[in-house]
Amino acid sequence: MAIIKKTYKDQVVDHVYQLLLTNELNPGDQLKETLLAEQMGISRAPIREAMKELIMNGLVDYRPQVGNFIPVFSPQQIIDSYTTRGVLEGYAVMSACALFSTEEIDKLENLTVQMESYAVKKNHKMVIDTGGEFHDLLISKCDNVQLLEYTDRLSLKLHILFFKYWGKLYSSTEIGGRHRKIVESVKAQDLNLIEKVVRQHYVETGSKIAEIEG
Amino acid sequence: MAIIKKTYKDQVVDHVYQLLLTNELNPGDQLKETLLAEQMGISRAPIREAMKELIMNGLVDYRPQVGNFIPVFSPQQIIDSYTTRGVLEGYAVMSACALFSTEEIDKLENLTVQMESYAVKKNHKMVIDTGGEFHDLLISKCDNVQLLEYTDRLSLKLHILFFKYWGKLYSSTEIGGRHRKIVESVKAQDLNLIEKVVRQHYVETGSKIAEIEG
DNA sequence: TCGATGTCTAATGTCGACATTCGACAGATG
DNA sequence: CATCTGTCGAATGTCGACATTAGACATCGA
Repeated sequence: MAIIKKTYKDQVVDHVYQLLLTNELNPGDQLKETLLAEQMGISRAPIREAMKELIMNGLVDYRPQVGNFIPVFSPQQIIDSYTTRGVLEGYAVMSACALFSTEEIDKLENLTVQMESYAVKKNHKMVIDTGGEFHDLLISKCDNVQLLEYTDRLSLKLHILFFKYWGKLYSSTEIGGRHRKIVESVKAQDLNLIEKVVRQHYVETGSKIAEIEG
Repeated sequence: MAIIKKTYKDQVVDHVYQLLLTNELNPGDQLKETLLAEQMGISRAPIREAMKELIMNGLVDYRPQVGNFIPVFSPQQIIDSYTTRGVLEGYAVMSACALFSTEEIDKLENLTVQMESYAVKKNHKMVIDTGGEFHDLLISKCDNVQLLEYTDRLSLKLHILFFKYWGKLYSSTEIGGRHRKIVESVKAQDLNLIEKVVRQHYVETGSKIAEIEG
């Protein structure tokens, strides 16, 4: 039973994700309901439904009576978004750091090594995937539904809108070093340090991307 | 020029706010589009638009193909929501605490005194309003748009969904003491302390409400 | 008896058409 | 020349009707 029925709305959302990830949509572009509806052979109703979801996840800017636009971020706003992710993830990791098993810590260390290795080989896709796995595991012990909701949304937003820059982000030593610092702080169960290094990780990531984008 | 034209959608949103604040809607209730449309004399389209906005702000739970419901929170979820607010506000205040003028610090202290005074008189409405002003001023120096967006949304959600409990929350000494601690930490420019006391304030608030509700 | 299956209903999902509004541009006005 | 105003087009906002589906209930069979 692999067939998952999707509503038109969901298909539209996926469609826009693809358009963003393949750079067919750029910051400032307007998503015209009529046009999208024509292109997908459906009516405007599900397009509008999809827009609301995209807006909710921060992937689309809405201007009443005018339309929906791919957001344009200033360098500072990029930094702000990553900073916010860091604040949320920092707390998530810190608040549940006692719950990691030794196997999971090992896993985190292995992922770090893999990431470095992929970075050396310039296999950016795998760097990103491994990084995703790392951060997912890192926050997996947190059970604050509200906080995770925001973390996930922000994660999706940053992933989709800035995916194109991630390849240029790190040298292999930087990416390894940063993640190693996080693992070390968790191993040490140093609450203050955990929040500090996680935040730092995201602020630096955001700054780098803001630099590239600006 | 005080007349602000509102779209039907906005009127629906306001209508639901009112229903929630006046306890005409309770956790678990379904918001049926057809019924709301009839009651307001409009079609389902703007009702659906309004639902999306309410969902985005966390005031309504959406179940695909089933409907929209007033959320039911477990005590733990209530605590989680307040905790998250504390994490966000704690960072907001901490990151911009150097920007407060002495006049603004004075204002914060005055608001604390007023709050205490209203609490003594059991004037709950004014306690809440003054408290709102206090926290608004507290985060006003933060310019992280992304973080403030989440803070505001969460604020609205907690305000509207748990408004009914706020009256029972504090004794006058508690409410004064808690807010005084925050002001003191800001005056001292003690970054770690600021985050700690702000978080503590919200965790305790959330716990109290969870206790009442549970 | 109890679980699987069929049917029904009330709610959401989608449609195409019409109403309304924002923003651009041309022309009037000082 | 700058600014104000009116018109116009293209986009969103709203409508009423129809399509589809989740969940409740009745039915059937081991």
